[in-house]
Amino acid sequence: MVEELDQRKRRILQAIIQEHIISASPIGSRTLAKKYSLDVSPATIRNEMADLEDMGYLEQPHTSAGRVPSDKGYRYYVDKLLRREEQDVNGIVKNIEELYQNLQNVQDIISNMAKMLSNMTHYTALVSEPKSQVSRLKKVELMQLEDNSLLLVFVTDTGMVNNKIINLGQNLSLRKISYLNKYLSDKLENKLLADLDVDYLNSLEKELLSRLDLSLELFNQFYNEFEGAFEPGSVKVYLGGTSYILEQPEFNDLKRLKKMLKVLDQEEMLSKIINSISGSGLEIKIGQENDVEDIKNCSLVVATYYISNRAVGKIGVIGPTRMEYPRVISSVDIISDILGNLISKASG
Amino acid sequence: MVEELDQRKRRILQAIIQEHIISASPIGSRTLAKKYSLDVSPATIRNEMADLEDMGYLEQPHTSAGRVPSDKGYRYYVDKLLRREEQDVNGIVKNIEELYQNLQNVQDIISNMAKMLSNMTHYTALVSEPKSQVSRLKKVELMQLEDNSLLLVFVTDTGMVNNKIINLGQNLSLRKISYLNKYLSDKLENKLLADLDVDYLNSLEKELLSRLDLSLELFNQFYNEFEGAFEPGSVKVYLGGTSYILEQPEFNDLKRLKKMLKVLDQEEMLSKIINSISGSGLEIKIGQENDVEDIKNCSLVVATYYISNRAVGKIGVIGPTRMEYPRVISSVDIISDILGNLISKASG
DNA sequence: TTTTAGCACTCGGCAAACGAGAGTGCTAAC
DNA sequence: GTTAGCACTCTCGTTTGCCGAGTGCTAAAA
Repeated sequence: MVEELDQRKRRILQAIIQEHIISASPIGSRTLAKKYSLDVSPATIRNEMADLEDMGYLEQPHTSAGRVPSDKGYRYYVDKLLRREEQDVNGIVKNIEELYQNLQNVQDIISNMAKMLSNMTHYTALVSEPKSQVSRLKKVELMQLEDNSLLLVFVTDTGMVNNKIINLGQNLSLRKISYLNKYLSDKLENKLLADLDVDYLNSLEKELLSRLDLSLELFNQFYNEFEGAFEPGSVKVYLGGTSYILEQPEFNDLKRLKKMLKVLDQEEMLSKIINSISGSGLEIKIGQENDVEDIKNCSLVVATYYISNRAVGKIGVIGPTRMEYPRVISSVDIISDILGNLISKASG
Repeated sequence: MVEELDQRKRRILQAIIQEHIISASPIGSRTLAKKYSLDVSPATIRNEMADLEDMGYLEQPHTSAGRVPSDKGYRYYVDKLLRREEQDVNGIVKNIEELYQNLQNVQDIISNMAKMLSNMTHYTALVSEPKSQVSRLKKVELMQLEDNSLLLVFVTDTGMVNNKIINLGQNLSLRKISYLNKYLSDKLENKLLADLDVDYLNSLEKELLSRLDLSLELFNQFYNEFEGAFEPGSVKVYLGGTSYILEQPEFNDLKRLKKMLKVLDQEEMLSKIINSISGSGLEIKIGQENDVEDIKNCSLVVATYYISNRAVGKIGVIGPTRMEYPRVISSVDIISDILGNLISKASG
């Protein structure tokens, strides 16, 4: 399937892709010969192009149009032709980090990084919140707000702070609250969230009920809120620069544009998209390689970001398959680094 | 400017608007005569239409097209021709409220109501968070997270919960924290946020510095976070159903669509839009009446929502001037009610 | 055997031309 | 004051024809 191409074919394929990334339209043999010093005539290029098409690296929108790279073509380009520029980015990273150092709140950091990334790449950026499964609970506390309402606050070591107001029918004495806090602290803090499953929480409930005469209601509410906040599906996805898709000529078609915007409008969809990337490093999905039906004409460049060496979330961009991969790849790389660092710092 | 129209003109204007709201295209005298039993011939209608155009209630996209209502026409329609259906909505309100009763978190409530409203109206919904100026601080508390980081939590009586992680260079003893909590509680709780201005906070700082030998750093951070969260400009605006604008034929034009989407992509813009509505009840801005340049071909239907009788935020929809006003108005009315109630309940 | 020049052919896109349809304004009759 | 009739206007969709870019093939050149 993935044959080796000879030198000339590689150069031609690369030239076509480069040209197409700029022009967004089919590339003909003539233009190619003129703009790139391939030292062969258009006719020869034509023959090579026909070969490349047979092999599946190029496509022809219709007879007598130029050629357009196929998904396979892009895949080859990304895997074999792209030399990742090991640019010296330390300076950049430092600069951006300093610029955003005053952001203390994880949500703010994420949405700012989404914006940053989209501005750098001119594509729409996607970032998922740190996922709860690999987070540890750092702090749980109930605070009394009013006679019959409590505020439940919990903080994870990935810096996520959640809070819920719990309304009770009943009044809870300060003593009981303080007892509860100590108890919950003991039983929950420093635990991996993945371990706080239904069974474990149930066992806590029983124990608590026997020790304090708490109404079941409190625990139910507590339980719901608590569980709800951490369930796997509930990771939020942040979007940045939605309007950049408008700049892409492939979405000048109204129907396509609508489809795309609808996808970006649905949170479940976004979550599906970004969770379809399973790897731990930087991953690229090109066109048909995507699992999600509605983005099979898009490419995804996604990196994992880390907090104290744990893979906690994803950050990436989505755009047309005709994407400026080199630039995008290094941007995603950089920003994923920065994101991890900023969150680490902010969450102590 | 706003003359009285005779009976026949009113009926014709109303018919044109109704028809245009359905068809989204210019209405001719013939169609009107056929579909509405106006008991006059097309020729007569033509004469009336010419009059209405002279008066500014109608517009003609070009000679020999039908007429289209102008902003002024819609204004007249909304003010004089629309009889607000005093439908019995108590049942609906109850139902929806029950449906969403389990939402405890103000942000969730808001974003759900934005979705709900957009689904009901099929236009894009805008909702602003409860504004801080009219909120009272219900609870302030510092919790220790780790040796040198604190979590600052504050809750307003409008149910907004804010939290910030504060990193200190220095370690703070539990005694000091508890002293601080008591002090801040004393000085800040139950105060109107509008009163917590720079002067007041400065005076606190001085007092605190003299009593505890707190590093200035803590207070600075505290102060920044605290102030930042409450500053007037920082009210978030929630969007619901962005993709509904895609269904409006007036945005089938790519250029217009792009412009609109760009507006909705910018948070400051949204904030400007929704804050341009100053009234306390339900307000309608039609086309040119809007202050914000980029939405001068849109209409806005916005209501204020209340928490314990204080006007705290706005909720509304944005769509083409050709809007289904009656339906939209009652939907916005209902949902603004529900929103206020839900938040009131959730925040105790 | 590989490369190239030449040539006929194909197709999309654009602009001009055209007719149908919907609508108007005006005039004159009712 | 209302209506019928008519000439006129303008948009929109369709058709037509043409240009340009590009291809594939063949035969000649290297």
